[in-house]
Amino acid sequence: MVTITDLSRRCNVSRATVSKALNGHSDINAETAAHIRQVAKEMGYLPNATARALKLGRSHNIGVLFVDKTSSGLGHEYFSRILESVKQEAERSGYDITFISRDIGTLPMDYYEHAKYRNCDGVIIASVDFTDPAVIKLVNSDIPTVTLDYVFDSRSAVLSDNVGGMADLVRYVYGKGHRRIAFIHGEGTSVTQKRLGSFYKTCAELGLTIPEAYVEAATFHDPKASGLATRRLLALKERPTCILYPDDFSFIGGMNELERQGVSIPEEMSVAGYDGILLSQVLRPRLTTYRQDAEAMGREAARQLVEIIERPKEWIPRQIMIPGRLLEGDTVRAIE
Amino acid sequence: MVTITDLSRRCNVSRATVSKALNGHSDINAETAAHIRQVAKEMGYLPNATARALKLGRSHNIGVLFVDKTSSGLGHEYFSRILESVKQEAERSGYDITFISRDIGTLPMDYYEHAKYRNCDGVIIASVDFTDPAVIKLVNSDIPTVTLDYVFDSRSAVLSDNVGGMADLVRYVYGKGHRRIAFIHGEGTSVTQKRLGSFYKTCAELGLTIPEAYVEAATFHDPKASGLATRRLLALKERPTCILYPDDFSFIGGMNELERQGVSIPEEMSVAGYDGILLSQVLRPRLTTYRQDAEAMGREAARQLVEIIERPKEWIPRQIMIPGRLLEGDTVRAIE
DNA sequence: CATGATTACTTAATCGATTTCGGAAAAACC
DNA sequence: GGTTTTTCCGAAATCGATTAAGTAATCATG
Repeated sequence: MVTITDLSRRCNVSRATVSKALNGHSDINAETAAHIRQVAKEMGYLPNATARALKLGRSHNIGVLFVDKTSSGLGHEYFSRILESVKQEAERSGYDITFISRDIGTLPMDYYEHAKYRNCDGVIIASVDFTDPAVIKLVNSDIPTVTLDYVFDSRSAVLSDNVGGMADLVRYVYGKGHRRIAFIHGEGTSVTQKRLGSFYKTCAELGLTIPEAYVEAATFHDPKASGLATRRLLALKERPTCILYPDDFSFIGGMNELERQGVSIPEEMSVAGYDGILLSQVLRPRLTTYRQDAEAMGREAARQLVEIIERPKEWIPRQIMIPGRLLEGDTVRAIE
Repeated sequence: MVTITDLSRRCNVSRATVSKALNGHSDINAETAAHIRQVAKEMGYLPNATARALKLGRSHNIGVLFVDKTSSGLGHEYFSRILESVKQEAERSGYDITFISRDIGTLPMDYYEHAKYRNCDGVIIASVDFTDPAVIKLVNSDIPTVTLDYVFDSRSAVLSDNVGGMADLVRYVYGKGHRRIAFIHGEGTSVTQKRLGSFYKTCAELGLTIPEAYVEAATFHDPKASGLATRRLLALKERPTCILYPDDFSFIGGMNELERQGVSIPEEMSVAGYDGILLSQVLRPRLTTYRQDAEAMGREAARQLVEIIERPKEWIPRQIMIPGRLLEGDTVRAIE
């Protein structure tokens, strides 16, 4: 590896001069600087990120915390899209991505310690149990953080517009003439609260009263659970005319159950999903769903974090809401 | 942050002694060492990975190169499973994961330079164009690498058993009585070559001659392409009785086309996929497919890499074949 | 011309660890 | 008792960068 010392010898200047020349300090003669940069290029010099990080206390490394319990993490297309987008935006600003987890090797560590150990300049947190003490410790530490789909006090967050998304879906379905709308909601996250609240609110605004039996719970991303919930809905004396699923993937379970009972989509039952994953758009009939803008979420999260890292003075915690958009498929029938 | 200097002051010993005590050197009195470790724990001391990396020339950081062009990277469940598994195994050995890419910030870099810049101890390469000069440069560099599903000379590789998998599928289908077997293969990767070769070979061994028209090409992970290929197959005078798809996700395209033409699965057409993604197991009928053991692949890749890094002397390049297993679904009908 | 300002560089300290070499004290040996 | 060996610890160099402070040399100014 060619180091700054090699360059300094080759150019007959001190290491300080080389460093300053490469970093564009003003107290270096233009010609000297040009020459040094030239030689640096010739010799294929690259600064050593480690040495730099040690000296500057800045690693230009962003940690990401994605917990992959039961494929709710990276296995989920939504999160892999976010991750990819975070990565791209971070790289544009000169940051690399490192995964943060517990227990690295034989050292028992929590998330905060891991991030410190790796000198992460900041951490993006998504898809975790936000009530986990280790997560809370990290969020309340000196390390800048940005959370996705969850808000902590005096911390920035990027949020998918779950309220708006749900409202859009309900209004769309209502607009198609549906009045008996069932909602199978996910479980155990704040996202659920948002969507459920929005569902009730929007229905109320539209003058709909939804029977309790029309609201079912099922685990996110679990077709089996959604299938069972669907079965319960189909067993009702007065069936809904439309079922909203917790997410596109779960819908597969509902699809199977409907097929099994010979209920055709959308003729006999309208359905809609949530997420807008690739699958939803290749199914026939194409699934009507609400596509979350994962790319924008990742991008904004990275931007916010870089902002906090690079301009800590001017920064104030911000919650950024990213709207998605309704993807109209062919699974919601118009009824008169 | 509590540093080694803080510890040394607190214990009234030199920094050298602290370092040695914590790293278990033998020239430190047992009691002294115990005391230092005790104090280290009390003060919440964690070694600074950056400083350590600088001094030792080892970052305990593994780079991963996943190129995400058109969702063939992380977006693909197969690769996200591999990544997760690589991560877990690497962490068990005390390594973190950093993504490698081109161009970090304003510095134009190729993969090799990026890996060097970040002091990666090694790189795991998957899902890229292995003919890319930048990839070849990296593989031929001083940085240890392990490739997935592709072999370079004198480098270790972890391979999914594409030959065996394809053979298993063909034999299974043959065993169910099928003789007119069509194969829609993916395009443009060495994986394709393997599977296609194995398809022909196995058919030959079974005494089958496959008409040229039964072998179609379609992009991986692209339901549309597979749908079109399916349409062409259905248009043949003598239709196949079974279609093998390039991967499970692509099969959706075939499924749609079959549905559209009123061809029922498996009564009128048997089908099988490849990969064994979650989706394949929640579809009804359940898709018969060959599940690649992505977890084992990631794990082995990480193990191999750590081996090269930590025992470069004893190491010899190895190709490790990871078998998958046939998942029997309900999409291949037995015919007499 | 003497003094102060500017320019263009260098010296040396620093970040937080690790490790070589050496040295003092204690223990072992003849 | 004197010598050798062992035990235990410290001083200082080192990894590759950055930067505050300092120093010549040149330039400008009254």
